[in-house]
Amino acid sequence: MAVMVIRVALPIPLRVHFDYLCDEQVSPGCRVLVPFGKRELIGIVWQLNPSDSYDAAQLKAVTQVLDQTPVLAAPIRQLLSFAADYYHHPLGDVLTSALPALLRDGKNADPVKGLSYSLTQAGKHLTEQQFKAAKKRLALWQQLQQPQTETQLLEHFQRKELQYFVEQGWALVTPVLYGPYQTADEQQKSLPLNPAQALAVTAVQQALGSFSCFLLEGVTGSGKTEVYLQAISPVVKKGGQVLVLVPEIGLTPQTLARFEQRFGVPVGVWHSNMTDLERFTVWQRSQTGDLAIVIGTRSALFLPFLKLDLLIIDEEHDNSFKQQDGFRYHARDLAIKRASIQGCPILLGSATPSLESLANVQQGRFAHLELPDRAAGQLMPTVELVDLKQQQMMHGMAGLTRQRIEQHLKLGQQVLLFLNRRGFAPALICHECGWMTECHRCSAFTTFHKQSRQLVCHHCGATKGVPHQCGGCGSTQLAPVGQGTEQLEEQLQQLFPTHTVTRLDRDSIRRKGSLQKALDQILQGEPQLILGTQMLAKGHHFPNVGLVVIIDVDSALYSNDFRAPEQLAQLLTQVSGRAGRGSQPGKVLLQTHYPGHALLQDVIQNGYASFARSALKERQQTFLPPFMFLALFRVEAHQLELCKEWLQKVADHYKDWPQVQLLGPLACPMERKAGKYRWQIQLFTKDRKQLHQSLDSVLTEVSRWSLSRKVKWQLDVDPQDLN
DNA sequence: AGCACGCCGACT
DNA sequence: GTCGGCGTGCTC
Repeated sequence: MAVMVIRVALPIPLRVHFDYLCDEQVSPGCRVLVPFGKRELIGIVWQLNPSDSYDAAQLKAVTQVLDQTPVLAAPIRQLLSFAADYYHHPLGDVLTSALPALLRDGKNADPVKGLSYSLTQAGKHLTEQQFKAAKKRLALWQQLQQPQTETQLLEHFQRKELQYFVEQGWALVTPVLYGPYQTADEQQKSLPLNPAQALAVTAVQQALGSFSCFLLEGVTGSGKTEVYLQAISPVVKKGGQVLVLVPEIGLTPQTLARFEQRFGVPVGVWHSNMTDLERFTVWQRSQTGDLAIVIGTRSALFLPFLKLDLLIIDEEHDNSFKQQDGFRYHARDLAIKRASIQGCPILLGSATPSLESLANVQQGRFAHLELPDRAAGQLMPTVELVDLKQQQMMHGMAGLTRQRIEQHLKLGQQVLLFLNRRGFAPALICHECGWMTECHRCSAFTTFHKQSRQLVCHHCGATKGVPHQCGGCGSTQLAPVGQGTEQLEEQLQQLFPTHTVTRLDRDSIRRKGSLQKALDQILQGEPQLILGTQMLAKGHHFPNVGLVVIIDVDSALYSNDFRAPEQLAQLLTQVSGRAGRGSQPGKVLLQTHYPGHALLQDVIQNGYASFARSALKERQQTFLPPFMFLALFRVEAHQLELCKEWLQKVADHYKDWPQVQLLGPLACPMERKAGKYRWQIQLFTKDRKQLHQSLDSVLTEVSRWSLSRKVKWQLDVDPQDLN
């Protein structure tokens, strides 16, 4: 075999490939072991005989070819290349998201499911008499008349018996490989569909076989899942595979069970709490077609499939689809790219679609499927605003709020309260001089936690004891300001002493499994007052909840993040969906000082769909995404001057790119975090191509600056939040 | 990223 | 006199 040059992607944070000599048969997507400086690295063959190869005299040779067949097939490589280009992230880092740790470390990639034992010719020629009194061996021999898997045999025999047969040359061990799953003859009966659902299912089913995008907009309880299931049905009948992406909290055992029971085909899950071996197995089972359906979070997007025929993204508006560190990709956006590469349809579902997806509908890129009615015919919840201005407040609640809670409790219903602030109080304040407890490493106050007698910074995690004296004037008059869930729990307990109060936040569910326990209790109708943070807002359904109270919506109304209104509207709508799924229509109560706020009025009176359309118009007029493209450079350093200097160099570079508008350098909303200063520069443009070209050119420069080694910098393309 | 080389301060 | 701090260069 002639020597050839191969281009290899290596697991290093450099935006370049490295070329090597190789005299073995190898194809793109295979792993190779290569010398790299003083080290040896495992890389992926990216290209054979690149036209612009490195000086041939300086090339080193591949140490070892690790795969005969590619671990990354062409469609995945295409996706990864696209992602690395689009997010301007080093390919080596991108690869890390796509390969299970075991494969990155060089584990054999053969899809071995297990071992099979069968008799050799010598084994077949044995006779019963030869075993004499060895009853166990005789039994083994008899069972081996048909090939058996090792797992089957170990149920009845000891490993050393099996080894004995092999040593005698009587039995042969062969690997059993994973392979395409068996389609089920029968599926569980599907639920009857209403006309809108039927229309949606038909549309997706007819689109199978080529790329297309659907946005399924269905209010909470309108039966989106049944649409997913029936869209999946013909795919798994024909042996195709389906990838279902769900938000981080959306992956419950119930979801898995529902898919498994319905189709009777293998379903796998993929999430961040799996061991390396579990991941490796799911990865192999998807690659070989052994799994029909994989339900997973963000990074499941990169799983290999033998025959991917349909992608589904549930709760497509959810922020957890955007990775918030390192390789900052958006799983929804890359999933669309993947569907186009694979030539299959993709279905995005949400009760509160992102403005990005709605814009795609308006521009004709996505087909719009709507489910306007709650499937079981329940009524939508009614929303009431509680004007807090000049109200006699008690425990952070207006009189009307307390009355409503009481009414619903009397009816034997559960009441759900949202307060997006953990702890007892957001800070302690000095009664004499106004000094407040601050974190000295972050630009933030430290939250007072009463139970643990601690001040905790929710941004860097630092904890310290509660001071007895003011840090400013030495006074001992320190009092909590503001209200957190811990305090609200205490106050609710006092106000409603005969009712149980359950608090669900990160502090109360520390112990493993205690969340599930609390949720089960709630479903059984046990606790009557449930309060919690964000984590309660998503994904869970509480049929016995008659009233939902949002303690404080104001902080989101006047935020400097342009996405805050969208996120608030989504939260309000999602939360409203938690109430009244039983026979009674639910009720939602919003406490606000701004009852006349246009956003609140729009969402409440006209619903999310209407709000979203006016919000989109506003984004268009104010020159914001999705009508223009946004990227941002963020930089952190212990010295403020280094941050500014680095960003200034970026800004200077942009003088050559008049089509890209700059905002900044400016401090991040949280300027100091964990002892480091954080600054950013925002880049806006209507011309996506200009943005990407400019980023390519500035990044080449950035890598040359020695200053870049003294700061920690990152680039965020399509940032989800501007922190 | 990792690893080496190189040049300055405080110590067995 | 060395050990080791991190600034800088390099990896096909």
